[in-house]
Amino acid sequence: MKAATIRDVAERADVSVASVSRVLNGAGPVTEATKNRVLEAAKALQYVPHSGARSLSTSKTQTIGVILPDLYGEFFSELIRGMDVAARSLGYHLIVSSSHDDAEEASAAIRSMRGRVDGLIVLSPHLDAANLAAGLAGRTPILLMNGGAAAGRPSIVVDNHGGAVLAVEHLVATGRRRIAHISGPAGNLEAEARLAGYLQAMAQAGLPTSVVEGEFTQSSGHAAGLELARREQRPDAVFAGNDNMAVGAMLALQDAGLRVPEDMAIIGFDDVPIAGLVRPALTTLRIHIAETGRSALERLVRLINAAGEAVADTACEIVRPELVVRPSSKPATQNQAQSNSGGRLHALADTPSLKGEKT
Amino acid sequence: MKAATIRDVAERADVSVASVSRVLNGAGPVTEATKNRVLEAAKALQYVPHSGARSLSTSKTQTIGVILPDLYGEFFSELIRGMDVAARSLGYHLIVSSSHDDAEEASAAIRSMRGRVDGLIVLSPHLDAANLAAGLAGRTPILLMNGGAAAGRPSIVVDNHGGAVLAVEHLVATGRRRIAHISGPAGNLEAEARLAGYLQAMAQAGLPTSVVEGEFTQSSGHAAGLELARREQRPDAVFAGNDNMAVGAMLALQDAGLRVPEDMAIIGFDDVPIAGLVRPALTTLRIHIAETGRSALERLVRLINAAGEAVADTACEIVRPELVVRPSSKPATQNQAQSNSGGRLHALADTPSLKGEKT
DNA sequence: GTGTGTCATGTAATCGGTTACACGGTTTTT
DNA sequence: AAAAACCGTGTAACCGATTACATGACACAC
Repeated sequence: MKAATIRDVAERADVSVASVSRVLNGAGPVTEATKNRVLEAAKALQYVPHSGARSLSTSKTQTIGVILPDLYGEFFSELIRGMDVAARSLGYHLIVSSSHDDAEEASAAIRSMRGRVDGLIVLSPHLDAANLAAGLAGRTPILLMNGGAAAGRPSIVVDNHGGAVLAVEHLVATGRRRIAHISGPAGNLEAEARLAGYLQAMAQAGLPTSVVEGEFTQSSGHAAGLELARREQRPDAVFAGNDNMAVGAMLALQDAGLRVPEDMAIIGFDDVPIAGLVRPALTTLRIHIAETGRSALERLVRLINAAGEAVADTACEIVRPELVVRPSSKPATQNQAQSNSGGRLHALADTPSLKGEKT
Repeated sequence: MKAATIRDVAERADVSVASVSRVLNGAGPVTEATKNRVLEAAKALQYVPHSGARSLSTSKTQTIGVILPDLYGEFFSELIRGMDVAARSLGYHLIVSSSHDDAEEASAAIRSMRGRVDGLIVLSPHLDAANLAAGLAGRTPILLMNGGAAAGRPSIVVDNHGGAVLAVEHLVATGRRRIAHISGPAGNLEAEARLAGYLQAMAQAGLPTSVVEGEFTQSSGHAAGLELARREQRPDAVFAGNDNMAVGAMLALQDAGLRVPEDMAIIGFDDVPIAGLVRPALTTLRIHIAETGRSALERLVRLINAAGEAVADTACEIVRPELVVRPSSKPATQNQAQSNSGGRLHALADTPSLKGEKT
């Protein structure tokens, strides 16, 4: 038994398809009697409109595509959660596509979205302008969040450079001098901006730099942590390119018998939920990930609704990370041997909004 | 400038739309010359096929819908990640829809998927059979993962009851006697099965039970932990309904000055990534979340391809959780005062596959 | 030279909706 | 009483692809 179509309903209710459409969409004038007959027929046939067909004729899919480099780790899941909240409240669906290892693949993913979505949010850090342009042929509104502000395109970028400077300044202010950096993967724009911020702030402070390359993953952070722990001239602080690596590094240091923050302070980037749950809780740069996702989606929907209008939104919105100080970067002189000593933050009261908690 | 359609390409290449379609889909016979003209025209016009239109005529969307109760916490993000991996390799897209607070809303979400997806994976624990049936009108293949095995429907369920029994038995075997349970929300089928398993195993062991109601969230676990810590007759172990609550409870206990596992052992459920990263690392019941998601998606695709065939797949696959012992449940007599003492697992080597790590 | 088979290509129906426009019947206006 | 306005409804074009079938060209066999 095939699913009922609008024509089946029309036939059963003995009206035209136009009337059925009018009743079901509440648009256009219909008699009470007609309306009832249609509703009854629809119920009897368990009719459910075919959104694909509807999309085709209205040119609206009520769907937004999200192109991600990856789906691993809390950063992306938080981001998607925020977007989902906004999407639901605006009547949109979310279609996610991730793990695009190179620009070509990401570009193909964008192309495959044509006719499927009303707009796109693109986070692929690999994506260069050329490929983007190729995918843009169809005038699909696109909101960029790939770290590199493509000039003249609507985008949201995190002030990675500024955040990194804050991180270094904080460590310097709390007495650290040998500050190492665990960078993200080369070629990743966000990672490069954070690295640049670190280098600049260190130069500013007149301190020597030391960089270990990571991959934004926990295991790469772990490896980097091990390497740092083994150094003869061991750093007294490490600024990791993201929280994932910071957590990995912290576990490595602790496995190696070092105390955090007494022997080495650690600071991350992003403020993913886990940052407040490890011990010692992680000092980091808060981005309000879910909020950012929500706001990105809302802006894209605005962009979609304004499509073709004169006042084009081409601004590059900048999200400024905020330093959240937790025990992992407490000054070395204040904390003594006791492992989980004073000054612990109450992690659960310290969470950003949009947490989705039931009560 | 509107996006090019197949007709524009046909016109430019001076052939019919049928030929264009043949060339672009590699189906049907075409001359080399025609092929080249079409390809050239397509490139010149930056033609990208409209998947929505394609779906309408082929009745295949190459998209799978995932209906989730929520998007908060690592459980769902891991699940989605696993599904995404499978979807990509099978040429499918993923459309996610979450936060359906009641059965009515979930049912509406399912209905709105008609014509948008080729199949659905449904995790809403609220969903009762009646609503499901209503959404099923269109013969959309559906794979249930909502904890209650609807008879005769393809489904995947976790053996929550059995897992809970394992948890209790482990605690009993390591010398714990006053074992409390932090349950999930009432009405949630998974939560109820875990609670039932706890009650049964405790009865089996001849021990008195004690249940605090939680909500599957970290904050509810935290609240429950505080309550347990304050009891005059304090438990010496707690089995939390999921890892989220276990972590919340652990932090609450530590905040209250108790030592884990010396004063109280903790065991969770799910084995989300964070379970191995908190200190002490959390003993839990491993589900291989991402693997399960991947396998669910693969099975659904098989279901889609076999649609209408005689051999219907109506089995209820059961995922048996596996006990992963970590320091949070070490016997009280072996560990002494030192906080992060011996026996620590090397957390990062202890991760399930599908981690998405680059190297 | 006619018949037949092959093959590239074009025509037009189809998927399941939406919607501009036409139409016929009342009611109101003048 | 004729004209105008209005209103509910139906007809059919359209969205952008796929594809069954028709067509016409050409080669080969008889």
